[in-house]
Amino acid sequence: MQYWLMKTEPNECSIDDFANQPSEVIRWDGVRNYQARNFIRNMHIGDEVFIYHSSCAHIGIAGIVRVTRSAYADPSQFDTESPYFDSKATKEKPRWDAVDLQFVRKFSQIISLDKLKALPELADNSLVKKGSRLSVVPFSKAERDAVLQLTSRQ
DNA sequence: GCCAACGTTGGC
DNA sequence: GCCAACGTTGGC
Repeated sequence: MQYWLMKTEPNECSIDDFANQPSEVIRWDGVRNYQARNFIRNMHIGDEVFIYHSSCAHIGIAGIVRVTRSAYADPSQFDTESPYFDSKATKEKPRWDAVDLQFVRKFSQIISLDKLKALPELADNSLVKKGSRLSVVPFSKAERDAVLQLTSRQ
């Protein structure tokens, strides 16, 4: 079991999009950063993923989803209509990968970025490192557990 | 392979 | 909307 965090702008895709259709899977596509893509390729079915809301009123971790399908070629890279279209990607040599995710849990309150920054266990996590723009962040079990501790107190 | 220019991210 | 930090692009 591995643990991750994925960033999203909630007006694009939020924890509610998962919570409103808990039996459905949602394709997580559009990641266009090589380091983030490489993390996606390391995801396995069953891995837990924190959903992080960025660039919005309430920044922080909103809930948990899990991986239901491991990495496969992101179809949007071939779609000329998509904002994620990549003219350099071919079916033979795809550049970008997607995973499928399914709802697990929505936190009763967002765990704010301030609270995450205050967690000593997260001091080395790239989420809270200044200037980090990684949209897919690996979490150790200790880091994940420290976050969950906050939810039990809220 | 360098690096300036440019585009994007994301908190504030 | 601002802007710092970072990643990517492309000329040389």
